[in-house]
Amino acid sequence: MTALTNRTRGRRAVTDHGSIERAAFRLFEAQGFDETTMEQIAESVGVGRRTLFRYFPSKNDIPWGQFDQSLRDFAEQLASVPADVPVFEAVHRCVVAFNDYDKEALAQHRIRMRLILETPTLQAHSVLRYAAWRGVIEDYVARRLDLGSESLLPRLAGHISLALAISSYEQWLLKPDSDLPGILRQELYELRSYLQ
Amino acid sequence: MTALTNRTRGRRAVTDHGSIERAAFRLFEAQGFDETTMEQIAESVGVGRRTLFRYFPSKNDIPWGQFDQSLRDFAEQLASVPADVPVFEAVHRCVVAFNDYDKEALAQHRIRMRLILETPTLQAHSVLRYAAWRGVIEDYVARRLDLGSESLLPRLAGHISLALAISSYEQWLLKPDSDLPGILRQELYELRSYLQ
DNA sequence: TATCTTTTTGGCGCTGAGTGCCATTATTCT
DNA sequence: AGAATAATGGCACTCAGCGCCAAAAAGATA
Repeated sequence: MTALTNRTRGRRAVTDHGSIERAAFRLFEAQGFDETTMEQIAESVGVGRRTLFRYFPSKNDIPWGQFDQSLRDFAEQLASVPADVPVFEAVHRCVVAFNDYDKEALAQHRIRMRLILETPTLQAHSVLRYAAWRGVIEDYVARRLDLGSESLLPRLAGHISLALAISSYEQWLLKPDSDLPGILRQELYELRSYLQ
Repeated sequence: MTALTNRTRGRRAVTDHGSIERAAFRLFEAQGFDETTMEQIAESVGVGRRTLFRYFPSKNDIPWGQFDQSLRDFAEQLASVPADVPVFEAVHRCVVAFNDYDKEALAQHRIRMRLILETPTLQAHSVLRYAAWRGVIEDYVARRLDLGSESLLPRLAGHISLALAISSYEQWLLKPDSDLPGILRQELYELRSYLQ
């Protein structure tokens, strides 16, 4: 399905992240995450168990797929916001854009996020991914406001954006036809009135 | 150190949660959390490895000690706030009270929270504990505002309080002599101005 | 005192994630 | 053809966690 082109030396890779991800998701949906072993995924991909661990550092990382790449895009998006947009507004705008998927991608995204947010093992592991995401926001806020790394506000901004995002995702997963960017905006509105 | 009184039938317990916790913390501080095995803790307590798992469901649960009890207290505190106090104010007040320790307890609390917040393995596991804590807030907010379980606001309130709390803990751990309740209040103030 | 009942203990053996080591295999370069 | 390079995957290991069960230790009863 995916081209395994490799124009350098050495043996060609037998698989790729995408193939592993697809095979794994098939098993996760059929049997559940905890009930699926790396052995089974390896067999399904047609590869050794040992090889799987060269593509993904852990079983918990498989559902996150290409998140690192998305993070780089997120950081770029932030960097490109005009300096006259208020900091909070800039962050919010990019968070909304970060979670705006087109229709086909949306179905897959829903499956992915349901798995991540409804499997306790993955909920736990996700903190480490969330930390990286918060880090992007912290860096941006600190840069924009010219604050040091021990400052309170950038970290707070990261935590608050994450709280809004997760809360929105929970809501989105509850309602099959709801619109994620819309929920994000609504949550922000609710937060403002909740705090008076 | 702790009385192992047991006035019912059967064999007396050889240990208790407190003893295990103390032995474990000694090892965690000396060697680090990930480098300490359940085998070593068992040996240090003078008990079989299998027995440890009867007192704590997992190694990750040891640093959390008596958290379940604290949660019950937290819920009671919330329930006892007069109904004329605004919901958000009530939550905030109880969160501050929940994190107000006296001087001796504070030193131990600092060690505990440093371990939990600075060990990636524990950061991850903690989500499950945080979820229970958020649940208490969700229930309270939903009850006060007479909202159903699918409502947006109670969940959002839980996430936001957690974000404020964790952000405050991070700040508290950075400054050796800072005052946790004070930081919590300051974070709230900052949040309000950040959102305009 | 001897036996019964209840409760905790802890040993044994298993599964499954994750890791270090290294020989094997596939591929390009000279 | 042979050297260099890179991916594979088998092997053996550590450790968390769990089900099972026999042994130990205590009070209760006769």
